[in-house]
Amino acid sequence: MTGKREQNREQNRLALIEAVLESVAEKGISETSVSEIIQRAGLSRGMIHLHFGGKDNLVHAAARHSSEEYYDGIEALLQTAGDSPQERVEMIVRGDLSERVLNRRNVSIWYAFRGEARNRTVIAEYSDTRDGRLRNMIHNAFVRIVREAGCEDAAGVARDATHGTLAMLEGMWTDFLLHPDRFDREEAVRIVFRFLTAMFPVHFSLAGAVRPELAERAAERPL
Amino acid sequence: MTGKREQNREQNRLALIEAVLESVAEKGISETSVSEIIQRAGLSRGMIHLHFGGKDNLVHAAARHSSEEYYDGIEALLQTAGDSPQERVEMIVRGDLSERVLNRRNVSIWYAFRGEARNRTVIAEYSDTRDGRLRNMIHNAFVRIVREAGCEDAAGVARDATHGTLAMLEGMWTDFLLHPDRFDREEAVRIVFRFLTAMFPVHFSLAGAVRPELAERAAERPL
DNA sequence: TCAAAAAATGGACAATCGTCCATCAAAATC
DNA sequence: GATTTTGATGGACGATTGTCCATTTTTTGA
Repeated sequence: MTGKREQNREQNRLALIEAVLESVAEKGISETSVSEIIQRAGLSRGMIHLHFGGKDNLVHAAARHSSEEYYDGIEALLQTAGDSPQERVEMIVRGDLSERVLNRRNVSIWYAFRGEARNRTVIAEYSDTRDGRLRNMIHNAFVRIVREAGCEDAAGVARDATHGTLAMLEGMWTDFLLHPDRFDREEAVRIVFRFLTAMFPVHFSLAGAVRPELAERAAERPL
Repeated sequence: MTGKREQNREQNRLALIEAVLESVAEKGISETSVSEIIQRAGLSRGMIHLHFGGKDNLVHAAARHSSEEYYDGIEALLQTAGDSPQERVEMIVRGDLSERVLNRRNVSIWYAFRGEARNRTVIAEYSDTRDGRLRNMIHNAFVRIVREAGCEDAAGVARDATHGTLAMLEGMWTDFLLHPDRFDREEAVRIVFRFLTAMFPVHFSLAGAVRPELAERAAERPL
């Protein structure tokens, strides 16, 4: 059994990480100082050095944590989707644009870290959607679609579809970052579907962009 | 006539702005200190306060400058394009993905400022591609295409096409940010064209994605 | 119950931050 | 050429940064 000791330790570790994310979301990276962090976490100054060996490592851990939260959210959502590749792609798109994933807090955090990604390779690892699990999920689905469609240059089409879908989703996030007020989720979903319909007219349709039962499930908080 | 006085003044102002952009591109925003800036500019410490009244204002001016450089680049390119809306859209896409505009320096700067946009409204103004001139340029072109095509819900289609194209381009920039080495411009252009072809099969074709004469012009440095 | 071990505290510390001003240099005006 | 005007200099300044450790508090194991 985990003793009270280890239990508390882990709890404080997490409190520090959460404090960083909170501060980054609210004040930005440049104003996220050690004083700011420990104040939010309600812990003492030395904790950062004790648990992470320095502020930088703590920030990296926070970036990693945030990234994992994102992927976990998408993956959880994906498990509620059916087996057909179309449905899986639709679920990912809806999930990525749902309020649970795409919200002010997450967008602030994500872009704050991105801004540092160029100069901090450790952070870059965690703000990547291409190498990551997401890319594989989508790619696998497209490969299956392409296979049963039997079109020529199947591999190329699947790759382009993956790349294009991810690019569009990225763009929608940027939209949200700059205009959280006037952002329209329905419109965003519809436009991504326009791309999908173009690539695979047989498998996707614009009507799918308003399929109510999928939209509902994507909006729920799975766990 | 501008005296030697004013001439020198303006020159130093610009040197400071360039120094900021250089430092932001190379070291990131968090490591862009006053000492760093004045060292790169080769000027004295007091200059920042003298010309801009503080570091924050200087950084804002630099963000504005960078943004204007971007738009000027695109607009210059656009003037070499023909009058047809198709050609104008193609030119914008190619321009936005050309080496002149999409390179390591610009991407670093752009995303560094984006990371601060959420918490610094002044910066947000200059890192927006939706309100900006670019959006209008593309939208106007699509409106013309839609008009001659005479499809139903013309306004909606034009809006979606604009939104989608911009989102895709944003996504491609993110791609470049995270993987400048393996980024493939040709592939990026091709994928955007897949979207355009889907929206307007009559006006665009994938063959356009490899039209050599436009690609050449987009690659040139127009002044 | 009492050492031993581990975790948490909070202040000392040097380094760095951005601001600002007394001083200096040079161009503009007479 | 003398005087005024204005841009440029660079160091002083207090505030804040992140690191680290001597000390205290708490849990663990005998």
